[in-house]
Amino acid sequence: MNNKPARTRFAPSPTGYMHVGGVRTALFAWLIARQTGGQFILRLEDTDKAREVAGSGEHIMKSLRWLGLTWDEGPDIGGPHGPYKQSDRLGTYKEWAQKLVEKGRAYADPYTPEEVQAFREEAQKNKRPFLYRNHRPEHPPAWDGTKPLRFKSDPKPYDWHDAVMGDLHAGAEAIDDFILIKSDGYPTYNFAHIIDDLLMECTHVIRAQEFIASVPNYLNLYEALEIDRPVLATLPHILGPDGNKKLSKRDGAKDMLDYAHDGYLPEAMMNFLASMGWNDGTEQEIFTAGELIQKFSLERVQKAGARFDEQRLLWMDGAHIRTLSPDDLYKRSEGYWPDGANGAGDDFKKQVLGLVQERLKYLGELPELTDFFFRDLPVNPQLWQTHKQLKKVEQGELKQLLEQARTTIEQSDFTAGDLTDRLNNLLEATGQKPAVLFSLIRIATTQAPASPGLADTLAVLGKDTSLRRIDAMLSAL
RNA sequence: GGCCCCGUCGUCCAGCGGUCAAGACACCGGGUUUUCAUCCCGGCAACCGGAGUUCGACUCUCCGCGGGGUCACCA
Repeated sequence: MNNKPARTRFAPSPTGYMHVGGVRTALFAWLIARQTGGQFILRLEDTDKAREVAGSGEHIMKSLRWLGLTWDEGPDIGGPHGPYKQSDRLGTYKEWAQKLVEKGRAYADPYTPEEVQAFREEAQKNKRPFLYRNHRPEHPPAWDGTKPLRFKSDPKPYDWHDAVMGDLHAGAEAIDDFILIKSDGYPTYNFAHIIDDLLMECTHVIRAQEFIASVPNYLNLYEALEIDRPVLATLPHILGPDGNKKLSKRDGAKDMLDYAHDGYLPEAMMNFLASMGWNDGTEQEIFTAGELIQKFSLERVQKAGARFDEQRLLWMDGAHIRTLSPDDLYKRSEGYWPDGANGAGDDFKKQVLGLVQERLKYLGELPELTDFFFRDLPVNPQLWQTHKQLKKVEQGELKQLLEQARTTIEQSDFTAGDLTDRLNNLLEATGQKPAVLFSLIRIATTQAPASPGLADTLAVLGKDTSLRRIDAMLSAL
C-alpha cells in the first residue's frame, strides 16, 4: 500500500538521551518514509538553551544509527532545506514572525513574566484553565525583540483528522495567544516546528500524544499563515513497566544506547518497538525491518498507550538471535566475550557460539554462558552437593563413577557422535540414571550450573581439557 | 477543575453486529533419553459498569467509572 513519497521527520530536542518512547516515534516516521520511497529528515530542535545538554545531539544520532534509522537530510549531512538545527535558523523564524506582525496576527507581550504568572495563578485558583487571550492588551507596544511575540489567535472550534487517533474535535477554548518568539530571540517549539515543517516540505507530522492538546493552536496558526497543513499523526505514549504514567527518564527509563551496549540486536529492538502499538492483524510476531517497512501503517496503530515489558523484549531478542547465521552472530559477538576468550581462535569461538546460540537472550549473557569454555573454573563442591540427584549419591560412589567416566571418555576420538555412543554405553554398563551420570560429568568438566548438551560440550572442550578437569574434580572428591 | 484522548487475559495485542473471544510474552504442567535453554504439546487467564439501539452486542449510542495528556518565554 505505497502512497506518494512521504517526507517525514524526527525532531528531538538535544536535552539528553533517548528512551524507547522517543525512539519509537522516530521509527514510525522512518517506516513511513521508507515505505513510500520518500525522505526521512532529522531536525534538532535546540531552542531551549537552558535545557540543552552538551553532546546529546550526537548521542541521539548515535542511537538512531544503531537502530538503523538512517536519515536523508539532517544536521550532520545537510540537505536541500537546511540548516537542520533550529538555532541556525533564527533569521527564518524572525522573517515569518514579521509576516504575522504585518498581518496583524502577532503582537508583543507587554507583561512581565510575573504579571503573566499572576494571571495564571488567578485562573488556577478559580479552577479555570489559563487563557492568556483573556488578558490580551488593547494597544500592545511595537515588537522590538526584547518582549515575547505572541500569536493573535482567532479562537474557534475545529474538527480535524488524525491518521492514528481518527476524527478529533476541540472547542474554541483550546485556542490561545501562545508565544511565537521568546524574549531571548529563540522561537518556541509551537512556532518553529510549523515553519520548519513547511519549509522542509514535510508531508507528515508524527509525534507523541502530549502535543494533541496544542493541535487546535497549530491549526489556527496554519490558517493565519495561509499554508496547508501536513498529515497529523499522534502516537499514544509508551507507559512505564509498573505504572500507567508515560515512560520517562525519571522513572528509570533506559537510554536506548544502554540496550546497544548490553548486546541487544538492533533489529530485535526495532521489532519490539514496532510491536508496541502496532501489529499487522495477523499472528506474526517476528518481523524483519523490510517486513516492517512493507507492512506498517499508521491506521493500524493502537490508540491506547502500551506498557513497556522488558521480558517481551528479552524474548524477542533471543528469537532474533536464533535467526542469525553463525557467521553473522560471530561478527556481532565481538566485544561481548569473557576475558578468557582473548587468546582463543575464531574457529573455537564459532563452535562455542554454535552451542549457545539457542540459549542466548542477548549478547551480554555471553560471558556467563561461555566462561568455562575458555578457562578452568575452580572446582565447586556446591554444584554436586546441592544437585537434586547427585546429593543423594554417596561421595565415594560419585568418585567411582567419575573414574569410570574418565576411562570411557579417554578412549573417545572426541567427535560428538562417538562421545554420545560411549556415554550411552557407559550408562548401560553402570546401570545409572542419566540424571546422575551425565550431571556428574557435566559438572566435572564445566564446573558451571548450566551448559549446552554434554556430548557437544565435551567435543568442543577437547580431550585434554575434559580429562584435566575430571582429574581436578576427582582429587576433590 | 476545564478541555481532549483512551479502556479486551498480569503484559503486548486480534476482533471491526452473530466467534467455543484468537495469538504472543510471562507463569504452570508434560515431552524432546543429564542441567539450563531451544523446540513441541497442554493449561491458567480478558471484553470497566449501567442503560439504550438491535432478532442479536466486545463491537453502535448515551451516562457513569477508571487511566492518561494538556492548560510554560519545555519540547
